[in-house]
Amino acid sequence: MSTNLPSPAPGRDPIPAYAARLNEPQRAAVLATEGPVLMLAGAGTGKTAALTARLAHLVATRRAYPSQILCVTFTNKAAREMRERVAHHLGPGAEGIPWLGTFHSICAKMLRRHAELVGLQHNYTIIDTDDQIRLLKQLIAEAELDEKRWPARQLAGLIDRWKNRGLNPQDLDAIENEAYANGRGTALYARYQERLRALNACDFGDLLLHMLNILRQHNDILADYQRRFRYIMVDEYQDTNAVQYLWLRLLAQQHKNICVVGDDDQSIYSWRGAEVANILRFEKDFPGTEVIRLEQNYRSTPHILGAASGLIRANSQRHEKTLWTEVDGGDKVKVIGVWDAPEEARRVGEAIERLEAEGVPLDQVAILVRAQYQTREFEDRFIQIGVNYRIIGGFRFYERAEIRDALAYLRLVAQPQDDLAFERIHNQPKRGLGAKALEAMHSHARRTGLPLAAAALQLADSDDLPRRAASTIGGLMQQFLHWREMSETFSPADLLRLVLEESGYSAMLAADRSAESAGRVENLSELARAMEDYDSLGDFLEHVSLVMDNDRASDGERVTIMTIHAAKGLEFDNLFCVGWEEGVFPSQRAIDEGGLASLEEERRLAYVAITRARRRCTILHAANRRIYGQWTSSIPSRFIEELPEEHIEQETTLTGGASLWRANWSEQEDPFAHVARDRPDRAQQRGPGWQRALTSGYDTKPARVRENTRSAASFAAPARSDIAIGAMVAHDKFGTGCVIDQEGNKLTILFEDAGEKRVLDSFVKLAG
DNA sequence: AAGCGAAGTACTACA
DNA sequence: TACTTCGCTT
Repeated sequence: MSTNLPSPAPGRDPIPAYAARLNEPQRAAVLATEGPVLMLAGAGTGKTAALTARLAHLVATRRAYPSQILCVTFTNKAAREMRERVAHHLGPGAEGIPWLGTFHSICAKMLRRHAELVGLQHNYTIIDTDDQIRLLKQLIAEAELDEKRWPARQLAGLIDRWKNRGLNPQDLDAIENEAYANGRGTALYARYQERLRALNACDFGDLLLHMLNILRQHNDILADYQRRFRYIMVDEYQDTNAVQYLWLRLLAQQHKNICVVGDDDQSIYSWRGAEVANILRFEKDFPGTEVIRLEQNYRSTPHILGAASGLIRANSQRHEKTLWTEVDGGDKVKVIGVWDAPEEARRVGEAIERLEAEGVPLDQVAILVRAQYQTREFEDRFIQIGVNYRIIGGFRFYERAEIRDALAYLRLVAQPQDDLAFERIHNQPKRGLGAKALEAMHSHARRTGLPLAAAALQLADSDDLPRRAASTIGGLMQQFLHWREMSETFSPADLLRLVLEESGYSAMLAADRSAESAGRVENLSELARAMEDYDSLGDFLEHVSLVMDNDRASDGERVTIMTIHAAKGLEFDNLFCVGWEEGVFPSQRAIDEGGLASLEEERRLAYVAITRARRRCTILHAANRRIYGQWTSSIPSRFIEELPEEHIEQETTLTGGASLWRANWSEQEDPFAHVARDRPDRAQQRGPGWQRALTSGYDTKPARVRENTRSAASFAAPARSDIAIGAMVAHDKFGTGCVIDQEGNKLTILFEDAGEKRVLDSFVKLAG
């Protein structure tokens, strides 16, 4: 494609190359450069094309220098894609866009300049969730709280949420304060921030919150950035949280040239702080907003689009959009009911083998699951039948233990105050510095106010430690001094190799004969390779914590298995949506807690799932599934019922042929009433939600469906022969009670003290 | 100091 | 079921 700047064409407005293939609304979005713009872009409507063309347009028409444009995305992948496409539009000579990136990487860059204003040094460390938890555990212990009762994870979650909402410790009200350990949340949050400052570190949430605080408190700095950013663009605006919103709003106040793009129907991250309200009220925040709707879909066939649109129509709170397509033809969305999860995997496997035989490349096939645990069934099956697959998600490269160990060494070289790094590697590889030695270093550090490493150095020269430990510590600290010296001249990659060698880490892996150790060695050399691109250790460390993602280029043709969340923004010719059952999708949590709002978010998730499909979409549901080792029987997802009849084609392998499920349901006024509503007689019942749904389902489901669930019960572990209805039994927690019902190995027991419970028979013994 | 057994717990995930 | 984490033992 030509990359010319717009050339003056007599008579008509010239259409530059980057806008040539856009439709009307897309072009309008490109040309609407001045003032606030809200781009409502439905699934598959080419919003990235519009956004990148707009960016290219701003630069090509010299409305702004690249350095005067702020362009924010949520993921590195999106940022990378945008950067590449803009470069393509503008040609090889053009400079990059320096302020194009994720919220976090842009804030990290800003914060390096202003770190001292929040009590940090410019070379601060960015800690990840793992470090965060370890630090909080220490603080919880320090506060003499029982970590069992008040888990660090919970506090970490709260602090994250506070930061997402832009709340500093002093901003918390009494109600927030009550949320953890009977009113000790605020103090712990404050203490955590204090510790981070002492470590010269911040967590992900801080990157944004610190910058927001700085912009709020320093008018000169704010004015500077406001002046600089003549144009602001934000991708996936429906996913912004409160801090991001406040930060953007501040920066946009000078020029008010802010263009946000999003789709409220694809808002699926409220649980991590995203506020759909941001996109719903944008027009109020920025009066005079031009609203542009992208509704022409270039991705899917009419049936797929029709099924998805019909489904999302069941939601109440949304910007109405009508997606349409010029494409016609294509198959209906296929809905298949099967007996159990293994059969589901078998069916999908067979379908994929057929596609393969037709010559469909496997990278155009994907399986979308609601939760990670569902991937296993497919993995097992695909190994068995020899289908190439890859699972997205799970562990990331830099979350692996050996990578984190290596990084901890490097962090400590770069930043001697990094106690968390020190704790991680002080005895890794084993050098005989155990809990006792660490405790001694800790207490000395506390006494003197020094970082751990510095305290360790002092202790090594004192008589407060056993001679052996002291000399080990002394030697280790000596090594760090040496490495720090070497870091001046060595490249980061060479430094890593040196450290791994001299610390004994490599030797430790070499001595390890376990199956994983070879992979670990390989991962570390890959880390070193990745470091070759950097000439400063600091740059690399920031990159690794902020930018390194694990979607490596797919090596060869493979079926992709992933969660729906991970699939957002992607598209596939052939799509399998599996596990569409009540309790799985929508998830039991969404049914039990969070009410209508979380159910609507699940529905948006279903919408996102279907709209990933280009040509063919198959939805499956199983009558029986093992979840956490328990056989569970389930009914098809309500979302299946909500798909418009004319766009789907049903099939079931269960007795009775077609539409067994559907026929049964149509007879009921509200087939989900028993699941969705909290019935008073069950309100007291404890235990996992799915079990509750199952129990209450028994007496309300139509006869034929009930038969299936009955068989499912007998499918479960065999019942104990020594227990019958009426038997008196004893349970460790609930005391003694009388068995009033028995289904397979599940007993319903009326306990003398605890009331009615459902328990597995393996947990009780006959009462003597 | 390290290994083992028991117990608790589990969705989704971006930096 | 399967994994992690903790605490106790040796």
